[in-house]
Amino acid sequence: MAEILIVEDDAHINELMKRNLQLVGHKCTQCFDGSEVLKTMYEKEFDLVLLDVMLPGISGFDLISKLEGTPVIFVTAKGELEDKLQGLSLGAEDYIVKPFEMLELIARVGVVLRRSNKNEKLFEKNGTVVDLEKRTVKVHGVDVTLTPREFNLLEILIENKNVAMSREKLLELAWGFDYEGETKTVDVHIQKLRKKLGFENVIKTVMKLGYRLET
Amino acid sequence: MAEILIVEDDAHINELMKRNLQLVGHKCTQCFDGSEVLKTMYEKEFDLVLLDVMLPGISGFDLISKLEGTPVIFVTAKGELEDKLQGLSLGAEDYIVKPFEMLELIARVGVVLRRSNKNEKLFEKNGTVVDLEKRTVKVHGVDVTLTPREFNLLEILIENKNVAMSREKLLELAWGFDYEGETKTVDVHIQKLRKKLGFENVIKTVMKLGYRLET
DNA sequence: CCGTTTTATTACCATTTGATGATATTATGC
DNA sequence: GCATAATATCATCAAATGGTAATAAAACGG
Repeated sequence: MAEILIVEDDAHINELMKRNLQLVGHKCTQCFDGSEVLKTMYEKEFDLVLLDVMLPGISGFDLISKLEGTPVIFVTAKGELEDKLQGLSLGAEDYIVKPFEMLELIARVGVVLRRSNKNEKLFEKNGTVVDLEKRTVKVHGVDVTLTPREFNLLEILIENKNVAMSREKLLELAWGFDYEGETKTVDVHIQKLRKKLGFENVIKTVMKLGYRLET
Repeated sequence: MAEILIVEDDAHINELMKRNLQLVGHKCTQCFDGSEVLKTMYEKEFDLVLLDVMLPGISGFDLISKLEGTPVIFVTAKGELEDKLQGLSLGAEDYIVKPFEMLELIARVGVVLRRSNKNEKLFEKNGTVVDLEKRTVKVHGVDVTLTPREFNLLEILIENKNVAMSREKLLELAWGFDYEGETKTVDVHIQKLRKKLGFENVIKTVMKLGYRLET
């Protein structure tokens, strides 16, 4: 089903979670302190992280910001309202307080996984269909080839649809570097996307700033 | 921010939820029994439904299957494990047990909305809607284009709503720290905003000082 | 190593923009 | 009500901006 990383210093609870999640078909990897987490996640991609808050070395609250992209459920004994609020506002998908029923954990894990699977891998607009998983594009049923850069840029725009994105941000996210000074690189690629996808009125120019893809 | 439908037969709790959610900027519609729900949802689109389970007439568990597409959070006194499991497996995004803290409800609502990208930063006044993320403005439903400077200035005014801002301060914040120019420039741009947004009585002149945007 | 595709850069042009000065209007204190 | 100061409005023009096509450079594949 899914690749799940369990981060929990209590070996007994960690093992218990692992066994129960495996029973319903998930693959689990265990971490017993915070320092291993980043290395483990670098080696393997996970669909979900179950994260304890009070870990030896580093707090789960500090860790979450470095887990960019991967959904997190906090599983912790810290049941105070304030802790919950902090955890949820830091971007966690759920917050489960110990002690908890294994069945509820499994159910809540299921909700998060369901959500990220359902998270449309298709983007459709004006007869143009973008499949982010297959990395293909069809315009009125006809296959259109995008170059890697073009697709990267499109992907970033789709992930941030309806948000005005600065050229700097786009460079950073789609190219992967910070650029100092002027460049028209983004502009030119935007034009290519517009032309290829018929997105002249879908990718809007935001003067003095950048661009915005509208749904 | 988001359109939320509250389905809860206890008028007191319903009202309490509504008031708290409105405080953080959501728009709420209330239903007090199950029979109204479908009709209400037919008339209006919602970003989220808060659904009680034990309702007069119909169970929330039966209702959820007809709400296809709209995310649901169950809010109920039925705190048994079995109920939670049923609720979550029926497709709910979350399951909150009464009695609950309003702040936790708000946080969990935020998590669901964050997922569906409905956490827009909107400023609304007199039928003029400013979307700070999209960098767009609608006046009575009609798109209005602001120039970069105009939008910057508007953004600063919104961030400092109800505060009298001196021309110097506005120049510094909307034009840039080291901008050298006349304060009269601010005046001209304020006029343009007033005219374009119908904010003649929203952006007030503070004599001898500057301007103030009133909510 | 070479031809091809992809990506970055550059120069040019039409358009938008915004600062400013001139002028009209409104507000304020007496 | 008047004189004066403050603010609003308008027109203008230089500068900035984004679109475009052409060109240069780099990456890729065999």
